[in-house]
Amino acid sequence: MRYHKIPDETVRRLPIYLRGLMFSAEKGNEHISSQSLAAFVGVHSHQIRKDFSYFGDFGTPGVGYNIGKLAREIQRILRLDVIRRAALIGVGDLGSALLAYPGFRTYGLDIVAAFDADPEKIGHTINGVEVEDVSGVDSLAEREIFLAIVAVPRQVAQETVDRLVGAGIKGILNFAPCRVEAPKRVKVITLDIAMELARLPYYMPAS
Amino acid sequence: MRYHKIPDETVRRLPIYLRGLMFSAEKGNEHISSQSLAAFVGVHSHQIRKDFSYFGDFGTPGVGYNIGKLAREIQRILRLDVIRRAALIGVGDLGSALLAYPGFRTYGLDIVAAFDADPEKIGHTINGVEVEDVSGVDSLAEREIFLAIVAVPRQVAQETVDRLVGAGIKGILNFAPCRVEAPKRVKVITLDIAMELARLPYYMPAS
DNA sequence: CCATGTGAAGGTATTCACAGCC
DNA sequence: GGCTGTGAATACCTTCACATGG
Repeated sequence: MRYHKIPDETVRRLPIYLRGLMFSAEKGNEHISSQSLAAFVGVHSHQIRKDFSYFGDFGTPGVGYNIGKLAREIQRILRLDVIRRAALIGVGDLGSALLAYPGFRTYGLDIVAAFDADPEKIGHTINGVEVEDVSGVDSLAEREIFLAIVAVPRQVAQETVDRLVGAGIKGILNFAPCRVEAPKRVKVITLDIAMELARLPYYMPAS
Repeated sequence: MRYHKIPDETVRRLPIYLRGLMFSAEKGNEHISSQSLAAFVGVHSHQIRKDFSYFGDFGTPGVGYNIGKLAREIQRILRLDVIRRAALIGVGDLGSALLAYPGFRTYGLDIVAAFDADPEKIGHTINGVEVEDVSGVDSLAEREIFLAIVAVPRQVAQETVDRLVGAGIKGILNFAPCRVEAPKRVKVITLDIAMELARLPYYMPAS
């Protein structure tokens, strides 16, 4: 099944598997079966094997998967096998937290620049990154930054995205709680934190 | 189609519609068609009508939907029609940002308590909420708090969740980058911020 | 005439079951 | 014996097309 179109849902699960594999490697394991990985990440073993089958034969029947090899394969598929430089736009409460967040490194993503419109913030250094004036975003491509994290207020989210698109950015993670438009060539993922919380009560038992 | 099982995907979209309706109401609109809502939230009009059809007849043929009425209906379905008190566990960088985040109010969610294990943080007040010792989580039910936001390090995420379950919590939004287990009666939604970013490179054009 | 609501059709993703391999 | 990889079966979700109602 090597040369088929990959379901989006499979791509969504790959980082989950990668995370699980890295934790398992930390514990000193070398091989893992689809069953044990399933128990660890909360996805059925059928699903895991099916997902991997889209990309090739990673496992050994009777043995399982070599954790290191599989992790590297997933990193290659997700194109996380090179360190990627990212820019943060908007150094408010959330932006500052994101700057300090160590989790991005897990996936080879490195926030190397930060921008804000507030003169009070410009020049300050947070977690080793100096906050620059927002006008600097226009030259991101020259600095070999193609990935941006948007953490600005809703009202200026679209104009921020437009500017990033103009600057040659190719992928955007948007934390502003609204839809933003971008040309098809630019991938945008919007993550509205409060919205995730909003569907909790639906699933909660009465009161 | 009033009495059918609701697709999870529909439930996931309801907060998107609600957000769109509230913004549209802000602009002074009173009615909206599935077409214009579609353009606004980025979901096809077919899909929107289908989603609403699971719950009943909210619209008027030839006119569209009354924005206020539809928003209230969605709030009722999602059970966001009462203010819900939530607790935050873990007042680190991310936790502090969440405390300051105004977006939760949009959906009637109110963080009224915060807990941390670090004695240095206990007693300080952030955004009007005093940080308490983590032992206080055991009495959350008595304070009528049934919803928790977990923003603790990965290593203590599971024990934190166990403790919350013991305290009678019914819904958990987990920001720790790992799977956590809980009884079926407790709904857990895990949101790994870095993981969302991890699938961006896959969709980005070369380099 | 316009926009909703919904069966039916079509497409996508998950689960199953087992052949093949170590 | 144990575990992978995968066609087939199933379940789920989306899109379509149109009858129905204001």
